[in-house]
Amino acid sequence: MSNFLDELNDAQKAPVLHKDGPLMVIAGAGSGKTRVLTYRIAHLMEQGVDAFNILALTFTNKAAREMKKRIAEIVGASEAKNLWMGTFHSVFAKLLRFDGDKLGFPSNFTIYDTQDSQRLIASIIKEMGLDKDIYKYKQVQNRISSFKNSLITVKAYFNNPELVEADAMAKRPRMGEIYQNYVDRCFKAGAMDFDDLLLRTNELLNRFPEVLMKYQDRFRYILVDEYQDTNHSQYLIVKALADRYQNICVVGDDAQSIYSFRGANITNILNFQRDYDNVGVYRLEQNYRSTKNIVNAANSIIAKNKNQLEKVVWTANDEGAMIKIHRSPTDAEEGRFVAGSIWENRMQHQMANGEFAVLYRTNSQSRAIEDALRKRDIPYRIYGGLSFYQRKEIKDVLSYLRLVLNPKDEEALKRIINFPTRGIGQTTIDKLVVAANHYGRSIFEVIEHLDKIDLRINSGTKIKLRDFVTMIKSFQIMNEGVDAFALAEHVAKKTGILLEFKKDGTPEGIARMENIEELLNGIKDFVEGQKELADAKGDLGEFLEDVALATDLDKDTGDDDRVALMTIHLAKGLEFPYVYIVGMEEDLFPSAMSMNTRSELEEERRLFYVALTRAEQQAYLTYTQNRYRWGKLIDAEPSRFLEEIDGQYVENLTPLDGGYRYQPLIDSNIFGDVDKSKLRQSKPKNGTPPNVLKPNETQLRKLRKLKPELSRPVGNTNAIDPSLAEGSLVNHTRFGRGKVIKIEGAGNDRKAEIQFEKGDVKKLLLRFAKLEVL
DNA sequence: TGAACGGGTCTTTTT
DNA sequence: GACCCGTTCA
Repeated sequence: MSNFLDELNDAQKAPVLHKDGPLMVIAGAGSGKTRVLTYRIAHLMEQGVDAFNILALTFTNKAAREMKKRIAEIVGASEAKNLWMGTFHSVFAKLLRFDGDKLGFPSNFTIYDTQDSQRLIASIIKEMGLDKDIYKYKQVQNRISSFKNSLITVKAYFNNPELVEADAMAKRPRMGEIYQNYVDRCFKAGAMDFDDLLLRTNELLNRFPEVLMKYQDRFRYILVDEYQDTNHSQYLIVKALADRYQNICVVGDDAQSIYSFRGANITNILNFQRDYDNVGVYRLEQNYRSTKNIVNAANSIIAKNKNQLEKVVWTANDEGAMIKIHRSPTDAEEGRFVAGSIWENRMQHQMANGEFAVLYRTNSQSRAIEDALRKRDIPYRIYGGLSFYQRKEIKDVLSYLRLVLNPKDEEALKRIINFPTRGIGQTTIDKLVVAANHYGRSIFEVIEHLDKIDLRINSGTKIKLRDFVTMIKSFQIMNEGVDAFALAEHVAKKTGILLEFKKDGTPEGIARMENIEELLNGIKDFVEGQKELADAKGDLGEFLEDVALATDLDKDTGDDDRVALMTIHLAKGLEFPYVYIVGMEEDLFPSAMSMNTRSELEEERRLFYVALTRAEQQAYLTYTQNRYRWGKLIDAEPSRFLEEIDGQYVENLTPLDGGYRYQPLIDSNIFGDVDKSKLRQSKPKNGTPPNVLKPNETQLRKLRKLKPELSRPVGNTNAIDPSLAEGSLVNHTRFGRGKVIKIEGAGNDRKAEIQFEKGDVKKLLLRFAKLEVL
């Protein structure tokens, strides 16, 4: 019996030890809910519950992997292997591969991403001859998606006069027909979109009682993380599966509900006690993550919301530093401030890049930050946004692979039938689509039977079409015998995609070629990883599913030490010592699109709460006076949220009076003379001009710490200990013992690469590193 | 048929 | 400022 329970406080222990029956854990930010979930599963298994009977639905696949790893440490890897864990989408995609045939889907169905869905909808609108300015494909896709998330099927739509009327009023009376066509076309293509993975699971469980029974019996214990962000469709799946044994454990925080735009329904968690009998309710209120200042400031914000469950989040951690607010003239300056500040903090406090995160409301804000970080040579990684797998060249290659696996996949086919160009133009494709719709067959099948139908396609084009089909078929045959990597490599070469980008010769073309090479490497890694697993073969289908459902956070980058850039939405569940929340401006955050109703605004506020509670030690909030949007410089106003934070937790680096501009403590001429007037962290609150200001105690301490190092003459290799050399054993004040692998650079730029016993390899500037040679 | 160009639209957030 | 789409010209 392991003693993992000792790692829990009493509040955490209670839900872990809760016996059978429903329970709900209301967990404040940073209160250790992942730990509770993990240990509850481990505990169940130690009590004799078979891993095979446990289903855990997490927010990211990465979270699932990490939990599984920890559980494996406790109960053993062979036991943990049988756990079903993952996101709703990936778990139920797997389930549909087993049983989706009952609904008429092939087990190798394609998963359409949002772009595929939108393209299909756009072409349906065009085929129906509708005005594309009224029927905007993105809006239509959005609406269909929300229907699906609320379990409104086509039939239910037409039976609901309110919905039909609403669309008629919006001058889109044919919405229902588009919806119908879209569903038909997906079905015909053997494809499911993201929403289908949930909707079709519901359909499967509803229509086939024996399937429902099978999974009810299998999943005797169900655990759901981030329950506040489940939508109706997910809610019903959970309810159906848990109905028999009622062993359902949900964990969540109503204060962190931020996904209503994709149908998340906060009432799922608010009404949990009504849905199940004898619900055990547990609260985790002690925050282990952040300083008192951050926790209290966050509480002061969320208190402005009307709708919330009673909960007091507190911490026993240190007071910590004030939250720092900074104003810049433009977004470029904002980026410069963030980069400079990261640079300073990294040096001053010996922080690693990976201990910083920059969070923003919209993906487009990343650019200014990126530019600034690049100029400072600070390594970073962007999460989300246009992900790797959505890039044109990557989707092109993937489309070939999709088509190999599922030749009915219409979106994949349309994408690559003429890329690289092989003389099959739009006119031809239109004819094929019309014929395919007419005969109720896929485009691929139509091409296969060209000689039997008169499509008025000239003979030259017919040959080209046949060649295309022959090529795909040859890939299919190859796919029988080789793994995904071998096939993908062959496809990239044989189709001429690689060559296409190579001959283009522009930097973009070369970058695209490199991306394809990166994709191939990724496939290779995946195949090798899968081959180690007993139940996986490393085949194409597994890879494509992985690609379709992997989030950016799921991707392993080999624990690079980089600053993290991401939207606040993506940051949920993560934590960083230093957090910069940028773009704290009206119309941006809160978003201009989300200020119309109280509930929208409350969600934006929760989003701010989530952002702030990511920070462990220090949070910065920055805003600009002018920002580029749509290529134009726009006036910006500070966000209302800045005023909502209780003033006692905040320090303003750039007060409005006086016109003082924050100056970096250490600027880029760090390697030369240091301008001592810049050795100043910030202006005090009383607004005295900085030049006549005496440094306060904290600032003095910082000065003392910095000065001897900064004033060291250039060329002095290592003033700490000249005996330091490659192979030396060293001790670092923060990272512990390690061994010097490599020394590089000269003078003030001299760095040592050190392998620490804890496992990380770090590159440290010797000028700053607090190293002791052992 | 396909490359090149210009105009319009878009940005909230994600599986 | 990017991307998609449609038009134009070779």
